[in-house]
This record gives sequence, structure tokens and C-alpha cells, in this order.
Amino acid sequence: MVQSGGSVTLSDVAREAGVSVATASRALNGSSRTVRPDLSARVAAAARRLDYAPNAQAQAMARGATTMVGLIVHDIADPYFSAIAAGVSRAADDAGLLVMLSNTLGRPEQELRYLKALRAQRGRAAILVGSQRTDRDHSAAVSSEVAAFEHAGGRVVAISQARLPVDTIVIENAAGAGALARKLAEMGHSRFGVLAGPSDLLTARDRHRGFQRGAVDAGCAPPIAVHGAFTRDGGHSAMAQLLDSGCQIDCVFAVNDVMAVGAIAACRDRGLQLPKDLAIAGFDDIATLRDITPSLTTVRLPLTELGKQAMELVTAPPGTAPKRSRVKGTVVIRDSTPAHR
Amino acid sequence: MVQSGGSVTLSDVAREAGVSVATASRALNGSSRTVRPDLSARVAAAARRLDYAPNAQAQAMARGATTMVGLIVHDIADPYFSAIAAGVSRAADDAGLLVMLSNTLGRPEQELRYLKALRAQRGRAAILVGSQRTDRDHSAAVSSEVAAFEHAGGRVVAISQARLPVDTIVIENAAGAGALARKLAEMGHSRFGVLAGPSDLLTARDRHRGFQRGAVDAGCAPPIAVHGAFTRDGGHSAMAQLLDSGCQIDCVFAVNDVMAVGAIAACRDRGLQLPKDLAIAGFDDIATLRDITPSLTTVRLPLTELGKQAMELVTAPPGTAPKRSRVKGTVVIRDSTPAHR
DNA sequence: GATGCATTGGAAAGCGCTTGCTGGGTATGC
DNA sequence: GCATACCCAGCAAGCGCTTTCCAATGCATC
Repeated sequence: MVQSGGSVTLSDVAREAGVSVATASRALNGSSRTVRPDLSARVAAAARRLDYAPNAQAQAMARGATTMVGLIVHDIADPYFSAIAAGVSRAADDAGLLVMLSNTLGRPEQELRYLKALRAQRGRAAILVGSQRTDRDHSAAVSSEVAAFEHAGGRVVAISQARLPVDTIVIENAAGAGALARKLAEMGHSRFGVLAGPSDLLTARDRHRGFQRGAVDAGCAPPIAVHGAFTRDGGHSAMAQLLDSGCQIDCVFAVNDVMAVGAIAACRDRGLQLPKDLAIAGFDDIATLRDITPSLTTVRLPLTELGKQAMELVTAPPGTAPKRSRVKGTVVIRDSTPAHR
Repeated sequence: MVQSGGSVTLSDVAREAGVSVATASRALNGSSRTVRPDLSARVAAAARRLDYAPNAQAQAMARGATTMVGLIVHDIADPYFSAIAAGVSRAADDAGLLVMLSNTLGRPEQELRYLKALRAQRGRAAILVGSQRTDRDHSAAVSSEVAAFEHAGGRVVAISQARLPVDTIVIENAAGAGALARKLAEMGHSRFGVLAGPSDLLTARDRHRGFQRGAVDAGCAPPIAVHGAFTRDGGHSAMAQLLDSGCQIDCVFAVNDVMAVGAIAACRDRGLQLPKDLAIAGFDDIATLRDITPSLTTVRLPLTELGKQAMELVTAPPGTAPKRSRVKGTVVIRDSTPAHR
């Protein structure tokens, strides 16, 4: 059935079908040139009989184009990124593209490494997900590698990082956080705390600032901010710090859901009753966390949809100027922030 | 700086350095043949100056080997799979390999499609994660495609599906669930319910059966099982069904954590007090769910570690017979299952 | 000073595929 | 009946790289 010693090649198929490789190629790929139906059928039959799988590398070389897109995320185990990855993967499927997963684990040099690897693969596109840090050197290095990638004919799309001169899906972090703050103020909260994430992470910063502005606009005192890692543990320790500070606070905004969960745990460790003693809100609306108790007030982001949109930018004809599409968050009030007083 | 019109090629570098492509290739890759240090330096400098990135496709063709491994999962948005993916990704990095992500969304035909795509890419290996269904036709088709893949020189490793004649990481689902059942019985629970997942999903079935055996061994009545999807919603509706049945039960085992979360939500919908009115346990120990209330008793699986082990099997020299490594779960008792009576 | 060997650069042959071009065969027009 | 046009199979040239083989050079040895 299958040729011994390595893979079945197109010339095996051609021989089996009694035609030239050129004809076999045209028959299988249906090029602009037509092949007589009977030959075409013979080729198809031969391919099936030999269980032929075209060598994608060779095709890529000959055609000068691959079917690969790279997905570069901070941490695939983080539900935020994995939801986006699911959207990208889904959309890639529909477009007949393959997804290369790259997990930078937050290490900037990894991002560069992957970008370079992707260029080496002549990937059709790279999708960069995750807030960029406000690190000048790294930004410059990424910009330069991105330029090289684009020069080599690849598209680059950024999700949630607006610093690069490429097609970008901007998440309206500040606006979403602001809306949340106003809503919470309206519900009677006035003394806010913010678990603000790392100060050099743009997403965290935007959410923090947006919330702060919203709170102040609504006539509240500026929230008290505590910085910490953008993770569950970061939320936990930031919350602990906030509680230790002895500040009077009736509502805490964690700049993402995962941090909010850490914060909730920290509160419980101290014996606080939630949501009675303290209201807590997050951001993202992570699916896996929709059932926690108390159910978490948050700003919902259409994460899966994001991936889809990114794919659309990737497959769209390249424009002259970088496109920018905006994605809004929706405030979702749940039990973790009951009306105050 | 960069050549106009497409990418920089090795011959560009060679020309720039004033050597032949052969020498340039040898200088950059350090082959068995040595290149005089000064030439080597000239080549390296030229490559840097032109920002050369070797065409991986061309390398793959010439060398007859790629650096790609495929990771085939059911749903990357599911924290179980994304944790494994993180482990794989990490290990792939260390081994200098690239990961192709394939999300089958549970559709068997997608699994085949990906396997074939991976063969077309001449991927070095495929890692199949996730319990196989007990569907004969599909199993046969996968077996055949797996054979083709291996014939083409690729390695195949399965995680948590023991049906394929390939290197496999077996998760001791039955043993883990059995240990959990015994432990719960020891704690005074005796009337068990099981939210059993789809009946044709091996993992679900093994956990269900293991739990059942454990319970019976401990002298309890056979648990009452309700089947449902392997998801949060599946757990929710199975739990609702179980509650509606009016059976007297004091402890429910959901065959995975995500279902357990759905079950908890269903209980709350009915106004049950957890864990007072009912004990609930899960399986997997999903990191994102470690902070839910009540904290969930479960069987911890070293998910990230699994990915790493899979990678080790991939990079290990191929043995004659399929290797089988076993991974145990650890029973973790938390608040959701207090001692009974 | 001639011969042998080690060392190393370069020419060239592929890897498997696509595609422009060539040319034989057939259909059509006068 | 012959010329023109058209159709389509196949030859061959690449795509960018690795690697084998050959040739040239330098050095040691006799």
C-alpha cells in the first residue's frame, strides 16, 4: 500500500497514474490549467491508493507561500489567552491555515525568538497577543523584528497592544474600566481600591487609569492602588497588602479576573465575608470563573471573538495604513458587588 | 539594510561575505566540516548585517527533517488542555522545537485532518491529547493515519488514550478515582452519586468505573450515575437531573473539575448549602479553580508535567515496542467534602 | 625536491513541488 | 486537403538550502 522507505512523493503518484508529475500536480491542485477528466480521476485514485500527502515544505518553497500563522501569547495556561487561542484556532481552520503556538512566558527575548522562528518558517502572519511592556529596548527590538517579518511578506496583527505600527485590535480597557467604575459608584460604592497589576504592563495600566478616571468623574476619591503581578498570586498578595494598609475601602477592582480570584482568596484568609464586607470586581469575564461564589462582577471581553477578528485582519488584503479595530468590554454586574448601603 | 523584494537568502549572505553558499551554510550551521575562523566570522557578520533568517522550509527539504511537533487537543480553551499545552510548549522550547496547535473541538474528522496536515508538514511528532471515544470507525481511521504518519518518519505520542499502538502516557484514572472513593468512604460518605460524563469517552468511563469500584470495595452501595457532557454545562445538567431523581445522596463525584463546578452551580440554583447539604468532588485539580468556594476536593494530575513527559518521549530514541509511562493522580481533600456525620 | 596526506573552499546534485514554455495531437475553417 | 487555432501532457527550470564530491592548497615526510 505505502511505498517503503519514507514518504510517498508526487512522482510516485504520477508513476502510479501513468502521467507526468506536472499533470499530477495540476490534477491534484486544480491549477488554472485544466487536466482531462479521465486523467484527473486516475491521478486522484492513485493518490488515494498510495495515501499521498503532499510535502508542504516543498509546496511552500515552490509556491513561495506557507499556510502557517504564528500565535504569540504570554501564557497559554492563562484562560484569557487560551480563550483567544481558541478563537484564533477556530478561525484559522476556517481559512485553511495552521497555527503555530508560541508561549513567551512573559519573557521578552522569547517573543523575539519566536518572531524570528516564524520568519524562518516564512509564516504568513504573526498574531501578537498580550499587552506589551513599556520597555523601550524591547519595544524597539520587536519593532525591528516585526518590520523584518513584514518585509519578508508576512502580516502582523496585534491584539491588545497598540504600540506597533501594524493592524491592531485595540481593547478598550480604559473605557471598560471607566464604565465599571461609574456603574459601581452609581450603586453606592465610593471608597475604591485597585489591584493594579505591574506598572509597566500597558493593559494593566490602562485599566487602572480608566477605573481611576471613572471613579473620580463620578465624584469619588481617587482609588488607592496596590501593584502586583498580573496573576492569581499577584492579586492575592496585592489584596493582602491593601488589607494590611488599614485603608477604609468598600470596593476593590482587580485589573483582571484571575487577580480578583486571588483577592477573594486573600479576603477569605482574613475571615472577611464576601460580598458583605467588601465588594470585588474583575475584568475579562473568564468563562471558567463564571461560577465562583460570589459570582464576579467584571467587564466582559469577547475573547474568542477577538481571535476571529485577528484572523480576519490576517486574511484581509493588506491596506496601506495599519488598520485598527476596537473591541469594547461590557460591564457585567453580579453578586460580588451588591448595591452599597 | 535588507535586500529589496522578498527575503534575504543564503546566497545573499554568501555574496556579501565573499564566499560560496556552501561555505556560508557550513559556517552558519557548524557542520561536520570546519570553516576557517576568519571566513566563519565574515559570514556571521554578513548574516547579522543582512538580518538573515534561514528559510526553514528549504532547510527542512534539504535535511529531510523539520523542527515541528503537532499538538492535537480537544479544546484549548479548556484549562485541562491548556495546562498540558503549556507543558508541551515549554518542553518544546527547551528542545528547540516548534509547536503546531490543533484544536479538534471534539470532532473526530478534525483529528484526522490535523494528523494529515501534520504529515504533510513532515512534522517530527504528533502529540495526541485527550480521551479517545469508543467509536470503532474513527479509531480505525486514526490508527491508519497514525501509521501513515509514523511511516513517514514521525513519532506519535498519546496522552490519556491507551488505544493506539504508540508511546503513551497513561493517566491512572481508574486508580485515582478509586482512591478518592475509598478516601471519601473513610470520611463517612456512603451514598454516592457520579456525574459520569459521556459514556463513550474513555477517560470519563475509567474514572466512573474506578470510583464505582472503589466505593463498592469500601462497602458502599454502587453509586448512582448520571451521564452528561464533559463540560461545565454537562455537569450542571447532570447534577440537576440527579437532584430531580430524588435519590438520597450525600456525596457527588464529578469526573472532572469543570463538571464539578457546573454541579456546584446547579446545587446553588436549588438553594442547597454546600458543603453542608452535599459533598462534591472533582478530578484534575485545575489551577484556575483552586480558589472556588467551597474549595474543591479532587484528584490532582500533574498536567504541565504531562506535557513535559510527552516531549521526552518524542525526543527519546524510538524503541522497538511502544513505551508506556504511567502518571498517578493524588487525592486532595478540601472543603467541598467535609467528614460526614 | 618529490610524494602523500590533511584541510578546506567551491561546484553541483539533489530534496519535492509548481509553473512557464514547448510541441504533438486534434478540431476547425476555407 | 491544407493551414490555422486550440488544447493539454510533459519537459525543465527553478524555489533555498544541505551535502557529496572534487580540486586546490599547505604541510610534513622521505
